[in-house]
Parts: sequence; structure tokens; C-alpha cells
Amino acid sequence: MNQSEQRPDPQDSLAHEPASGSLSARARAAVAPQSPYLNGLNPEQRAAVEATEGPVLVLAGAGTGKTRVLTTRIAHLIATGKAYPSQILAVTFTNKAAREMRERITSVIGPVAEGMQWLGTFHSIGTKVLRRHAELVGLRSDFTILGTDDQLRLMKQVIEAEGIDEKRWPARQLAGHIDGWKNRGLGPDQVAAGEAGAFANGKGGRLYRAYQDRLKTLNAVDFGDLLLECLRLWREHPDILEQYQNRFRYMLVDEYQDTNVAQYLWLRLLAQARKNLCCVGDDDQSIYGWRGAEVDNILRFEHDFPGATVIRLERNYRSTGHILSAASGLIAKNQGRLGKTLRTEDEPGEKVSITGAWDSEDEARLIGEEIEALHAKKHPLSEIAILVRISAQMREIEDRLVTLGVPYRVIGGPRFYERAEIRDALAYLRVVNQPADDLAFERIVNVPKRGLGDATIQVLHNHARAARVPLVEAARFIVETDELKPKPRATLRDLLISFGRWAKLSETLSQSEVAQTVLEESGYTDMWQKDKSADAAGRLENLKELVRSMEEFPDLQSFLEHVSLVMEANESDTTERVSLMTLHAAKGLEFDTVFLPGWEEGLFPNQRALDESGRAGLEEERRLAHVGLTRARRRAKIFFASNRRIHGLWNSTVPSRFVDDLPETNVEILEAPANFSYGGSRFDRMQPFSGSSYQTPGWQRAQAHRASTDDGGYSARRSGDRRGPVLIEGELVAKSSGGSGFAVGGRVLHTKFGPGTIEAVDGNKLTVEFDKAGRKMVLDSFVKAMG
DNA sequence: AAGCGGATTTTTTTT
DNA sequence: AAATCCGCTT
Repeated sequence: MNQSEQRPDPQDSLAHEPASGSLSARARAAVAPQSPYLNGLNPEQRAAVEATEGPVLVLAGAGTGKTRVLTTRIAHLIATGKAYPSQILAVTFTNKAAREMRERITSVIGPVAEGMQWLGTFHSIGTKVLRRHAELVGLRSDFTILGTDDQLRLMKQVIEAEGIDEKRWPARQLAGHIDGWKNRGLGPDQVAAGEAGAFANGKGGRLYRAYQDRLKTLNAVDFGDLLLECLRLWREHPDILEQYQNRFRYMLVDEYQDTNVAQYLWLRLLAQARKNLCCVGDDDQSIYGWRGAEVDNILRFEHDFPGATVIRLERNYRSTGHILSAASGLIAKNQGRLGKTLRTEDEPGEKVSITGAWDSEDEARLIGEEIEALHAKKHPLSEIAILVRISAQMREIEDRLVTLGVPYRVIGGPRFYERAEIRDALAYLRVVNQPADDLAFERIVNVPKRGLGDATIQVLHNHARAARVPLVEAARFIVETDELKPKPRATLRDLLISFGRWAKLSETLSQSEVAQTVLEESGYTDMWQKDKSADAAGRLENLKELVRSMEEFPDLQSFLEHVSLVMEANESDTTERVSLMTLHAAKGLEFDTVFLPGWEEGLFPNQRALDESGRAGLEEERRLAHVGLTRARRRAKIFFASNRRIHGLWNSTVPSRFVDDLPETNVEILEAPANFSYGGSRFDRMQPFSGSSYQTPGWQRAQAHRASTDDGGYSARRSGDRRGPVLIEGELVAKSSGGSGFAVGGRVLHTKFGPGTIEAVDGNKLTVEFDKAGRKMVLDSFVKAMG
């Protein structure tokens, strides 16, 4: 990064004492007494900017100007001379957020902001710290950062080395455990024995330790280590911790609700000394609990940092009245929250619409029609987003958009550097750069296929382990023996010669030229050119992009660093398109019009989230709904379908409880079949949420299971074997199903499932044994009584 | 060593 | 329905 040349700045002498009282600082403060950057802030925002000393928690609801507060606060610290740019630690979660913040600070106070060398993600800052003190935690400063795939490969090796059946105890699962431990700041020695023992008959802790040992041998770390090793470093070397505590006069954290325990500990160590820690976040937007984020961190802030100032930003500058009230009403149903009430001075605007569709295809069709109508009214497509709960919902919507010729773009998906072709290309470069990189070598030794399969690799491994040398070294030895069959032996020899040649090349050619050559001569480019699958062209495109982007870096080392932590696909596509993404990917974005399909029980709230995390899971799902709604500036449109195919099977579904959580005055029901009438649906849920009944096997699975195993007669069923609370019946049936009067034993005809016999009546839901389709639960409006 | 076919699995995703 | 994985065959 560019270092600031503007003025003397104690950037590299960590021991240099702060200079807030210095003449230069005071002089600089005097230059800008008016602080023009503070203009236009509302009182709360201004308070958040000016409360520079001590712990501060800024609870910033959606659309309340959070980023503005954060950037202005940094500008304020610098402009008033309270700190040099290099003395401010500013942490974000994504590189994108870090980049945007840097840009915005620059636009407020100019290029001084370039001197903020400690603005970045937890991981990039952790990397920086570790590289400086690598030897103290048993690494060399040029350690490599492993991606998920390398990690998995390594774990497989560890599991096998311990003589454990990888099929019974999959590496993926172990990776999950280790990841979880690292998220919680636990090293191999700190994991509770009972917990570690749950994996592989008590070998969990041992595998964790073995994995860490292997990482050290390879001079590698995984993402979790970037934080964990910092913790260890600081705990074991208080003098070094002190240097950092002195350096970081002010600390800021964005999206605090997403921090995990390790990150919390990391921050706490640093903040202990000066306590100038400002955390900005929104407990109502915590949606990453499933990957270790602890909402508790934000809920407990005042407790953890006594004397903390808490500032609430509740003025929303994004959405119109109805949307905001709908979102507020929804989130108010959550128990565990600090409580904020968003308000707007904007007009009420359109109500949030709720549309019932017959099935998911119908739903996609309705959305497509509305988009076309909006487009016809000159609504820019780039201001329209469709937010889904799970990626699987995208396909049908994409199909529809393609049919209609509506241009769209999918946001999210696999990251550029996670793609196989990029990882492969990088692996080649890693081996050229550092032949001892076993993981990289193993990855590409047989890509493209050269006939060096498992058997050959095994031989290499055996020698490498016996002689305690890297695989490449072992390979050099083996090709001189006759241990391998002639063919693989010759192939391997050729490959080694190639690597030698490429390494020489890198002395004279530029990095990107070397990459180009390696990819061509190794046959890698060729492999994709011969590939006839649909995405082969895209992959070649990505490889080109990779080679091109290398030109911007002085050496391979810094490029690899960049790529393992930062690199993203370039999204410089400015064409007019509708955006399609998951709700998770939508956080932080906003659009004029937002479509929210799939608000059905089981899908959203997601059944699995409920099964695995109970009430906490439900609340996180509700926060997700809240995030979805608050993405909309002027129009939010909710959809649900009565039939949806899940894993290839048609299921009839029931509107999400979140639909019922919306205040009636802020919504309008469109095209809803009679029985979806809003007032009624809130009273006749299939199964009101009540802890115990939702605990384990998912309601739907339980339902399905019951349907398939319980083939007893009516008597058993009629005698009230229905689990869970008793539902209000009768009244609504009479009201909504009018003359139909469905009764147990009656014959009905369903548009999709054909004829069947009613097994049970439950409000406006019927359990029907269909002649062809088996037992299903359907809404009575979708069947006709048969004579 | 590689490729086919049956079996199994199926959320959300950053670094 | 689809994609991925695993094991068996060639």
C-alpha cells in the first residue's frame, strides 16, 4: 500500500509514543476549527463522531448513516490531531467494506487517509501482525495462507495418518469442528476434552493438534489461525502486545454484531490499555450466527466495557414509512435484542405487498410480470433486486427472467479466488516459487491428467515421510530409482524438469509472463480449451484475468498474498440489470424495489435453522427477514407459493409466520386466494412455535415421517393424536371455505395431485390421502369437493 | 488410472 | 431434480 509522504508519521517505530499533545497536532487542530465535515450530521450521528474517548457502542439501524458516522469519526480523529492515520485501527469484515471506507475517508479529508495502514479486515490485519513476529509463533514470515480446499486436503491426510476411517469421520466434519473451535478462540489445548472427544471416538483433540502441527511444518496457516496466532502471540509476549496497545490510540470496528469470540478477544486485548474502542453495529442485522458470529458480543458490550457510551441511530434515511414500520413490527417479535425503533421523515409510500402464488413457477412468473411492468414505467433495472433465502430458489427465477429477456446478474456465488481454475493456476505458481509447497504440488501434479495417480502419489508420500523431505524432493529421488513403472517415471521426470525451467524463467521474465508460460507449457490452458462443457470458456476468461491482474504486482510473493486474502471478481459491469442474490449477500445494499419470494414455513424460516438452533435460529431467520425488508427504499414485495418442489418432490406449503408478524396497517394483500386472507391466517397456524414441539426432528420431516409410517385407521387419528397445541377450528373453516364444508372422509380433487380422500381437517388446512401422490397437507382453497 | 453408474445428499458464506 | 461422491469396472 502507499505510504503517506505528507508528513512525519511514526509508522514503523511501534514504540514511538503518541503525539496528541504535540505542537504539530495542536497546530493542525487549530487550522480547521470549523470542522466542515461535521455539517449535515444529525445530533446522534454527531455525538457518535465526537465521543472519541472511552468505549463507545453505536447501535446503527439499517439505513441510519452508519458508514458516514464511521468515516467521519476517523476523519475527525485525524483532523483534530488526536491521532495520526497510522495510529488508528479500523476493522471491517470484508475487503470491499475496507476499500469503500478508505475511499470515503479520502473524500472527506484527502490523501492523508492513505496513511491508514491499519484499516482492513480482521484477517488482513492479523496477517500483517503475524508476518512481523512470525518466528515467535513458530512460523517463517513468508508463511502461506491456506484456502478451504487445501485445508480439507490436509485434514484428510491427518485423519488417515491417525488410522481413522475417513468415511466414518469425514474431513469436512472435522474441518467444521476445528473451525468452530477457532472461532471461539480455542487452541488444541483449550478445547474441552468432552467436546473434542465427540469426534472420532475421542480422537478429536488429537486430530486438531496433529493438524496444527502439520500446518507449522508446512509453514502455513488457515484463516482461523490469523486471529488465533495473534492471540497467542500477544498473550505469550506482553511486551509485543504493549507495543500494539500503544500504537492504536483509537480503534473502530464495523459490523460488530458479526464478530466471533476470537475476534472479540483480539479486540479486548488491544483495547484493554486505552479503552478507546468504538464498535458500530446492529443487533437486528446479525445473520451470521451459523458461522460463529456471537450476537452476544454486541448485547454484552456495556457489560464488557464498563462505562461505555451507547448511542442509538434510529433515523432512517432510506425507506418509506410503510416499509420501515413493517420491518420494525416484524423485528419487534424478537426477544433477544437491545431495542431500537427506526423512524423516517419520509412519506408513508406504498404498503408492503404480499402475494400468494400457486407454486414456485407461478411465483417466478408474477415477479417477472411485475418487473416488466416497472421497466415499462422507466424504473431502472439496476434498482430492482430479488432476494431469496437459498440459492436453490434462483434457478426458477433465472429461467423466467431468461424467457422474458430481462437482463439480470447474480450477486455472490463462488469467489474468484475460490474457483478451481484459479486455485490450480495459483498452485502451479506456488510450486514454481517455492518447490517445498507440498499442498500445491499435490494439487496440480495430475492436473491436467498425466497418469500420475494415487499409486504414484503414495510412493512419493512414503519417501517424503521417511526422508523427511518435501514431495518435490522425494520425486527427484524416486525418478532416479526404478520404483515407479517406466511411464509414470518418465512423466514425473519431465514434470520436474519443467518446474526447474519455469523457476529459471522467473529470474528473467515478469510474473505475468511466467504465469502465462507455465499455464501453456503445463497443458493447463489446453485442458480447458479441449473441455466442451458450458463453463470452460468462462474459466479460460478467468485465467486470462488472473494473468492480467498479476501485472499490477511487483513480485509473486505479494501477488499471492493479495490473492489469498483480497482478490475478488471484478464487477465493473455497469449494464442495466436486475440483481438476484441471497438475503445474506444483500446485507449492506439497497434498492428502490425489492422482491422477496419464498416466504413459506420450512423455507423461510428455514427448517434446518429451526431444528439446529431452536429459538435462536428462529430469531436469526427473523433478522434475515428484517434485513430483506430494509433493503428496499420505496417498494417491498413479498411472495409465497402454496406448492414448492423441495429436493425434487412437490410439497404443499404454508405462508411464513413472518407474514403474520407484519403489522396489518403496513401491508396489502394482492391476488391472494380467499383463504390466505390476512386476518385469518394469523390464528390458524399449523403449528405455533412453542419450544418443545419444534425441538428436534424438523416439523416437516416429522410430518413426512409420520405420514409414511403411521398407516393406522381414522380412529387413531381422530382421537386427537395431533401433536402440539390445539388449534382454533370451526370458525375460520366456516368463514373462509364457505359452502365447501370439508369433512373427514370426503373426496376432493386437487389441481396438481388429483383425487384424494380427506384424512383430517385443521382450520383451512386439510390432510389428504391422494390416490396417486400420497398423503399431503394442502390448503382447502386448492381442492374442490367431489360428488 | 480413469471413467461410468449407482447411491446419497441437499442453507445461508467471509476470510 | 441435480449435483456430488463413492466404488466398481475396464
